[in-house]
Amino acid sequence: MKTRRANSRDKILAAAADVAREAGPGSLSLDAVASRAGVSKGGLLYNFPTKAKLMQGLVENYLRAFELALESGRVAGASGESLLATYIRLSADDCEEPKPTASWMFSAIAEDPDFLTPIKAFKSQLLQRLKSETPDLKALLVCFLAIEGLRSMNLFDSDVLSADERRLLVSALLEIAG
Amino acid sequence: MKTRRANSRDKILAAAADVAREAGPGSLSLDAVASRAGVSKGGLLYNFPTKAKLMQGLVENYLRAFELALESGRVAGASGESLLATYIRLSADDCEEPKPTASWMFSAIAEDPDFLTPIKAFKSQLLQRLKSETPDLKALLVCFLAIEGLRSMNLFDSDVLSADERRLLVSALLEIAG
DNA sequence: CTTACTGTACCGTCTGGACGGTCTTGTCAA
DNA sequence: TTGACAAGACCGTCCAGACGGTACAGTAAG
Repeated sequence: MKTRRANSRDKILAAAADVAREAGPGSLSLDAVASRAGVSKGGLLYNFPTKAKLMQGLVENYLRAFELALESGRVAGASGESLLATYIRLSADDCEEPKPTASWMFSAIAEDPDFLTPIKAFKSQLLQRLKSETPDLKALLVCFLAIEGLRSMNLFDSDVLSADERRLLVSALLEIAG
Repeated sequence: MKTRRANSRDKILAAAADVAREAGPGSLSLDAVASRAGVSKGGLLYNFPTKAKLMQGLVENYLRAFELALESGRVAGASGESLLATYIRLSADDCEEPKPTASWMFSAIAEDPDFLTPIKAFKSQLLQRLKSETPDLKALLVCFLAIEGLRSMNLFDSDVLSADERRLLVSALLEIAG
């Protein structure tokens, strides 16, 4: 890409996610991120000229990672597996971890709700793709929304479901998805 | 309750929700809420001594309203309707409105993620109740999570689903719920 | 006299961001 | 090979503004 030395950008992005998760989304200040990343505030501002740019970087990073995971999940999955099934599997794995990985999203929303726009667009596009590949729209909607629910629970750190229940749900969804 | 004059408390709560929705969850300051509620800052601090108390009030208000709606929904619904079906209907109605009514939740999370605890507890309890009344656990989980997904979409102001699709989803869920 | 405020002035803290300086690395002419 | 210099990457400090919260004097209703 661009950076020649150690990649500060990624360190900063990771640090921001850590801070949001551990200190709470309201405590995601530039100072906190900089010190967590082992970088001075000046250095942080060099990589991300404004806080908004930092948030944007977080969002883009997130979307890119998800896209990549979806692609490589398609390859790794059983051949003939539908995209919907891959998506279900992948999301279930994501939600396996007890701690939410995307608390920073709340910080972004607080900063400016428009940061959600790319995420909405991504989801919209994904649903579109799924629709074109899935014959049963009803089943698709149910699965898609249920996964959305699972993701939101993970995001909110809601341990309402037990691990067993989560597994049961996923198997039920895969069954519905066909 | 306690208040004798015009109920400032409710006005303030409503104003806080409005500010969060219109100006963004990050702009929920005491000053903004006070001026929106047509109340002086002193008056606001009289009703809610700290910002945290305000958030708590918002959460409690929300939960109380939901509980009430669920109860009156049980009465209003077709006799013999299961609790799960009532919950689905109710949530679908909630999500009919295009604009999210609970943006303040993001402010609360930013303030302190622990404000979610009562909400988590409420949901946990609701699921427990549903489990004891629903024979098919699989179906219950699918429906519960799908509704959760629908709610989260509404919260995030995600118009990924069209109105038709939403209706189709709800009818599918009611079918699954039996 | 108490309750339920209003209105204003004020304080300490925190935060985003601007700014100027510094160290390192790559380039290129002599 | 070397020395000059430009650009890139980062440091550390400072500041204006916003925010939560306090204090207090006043007042209208019951």
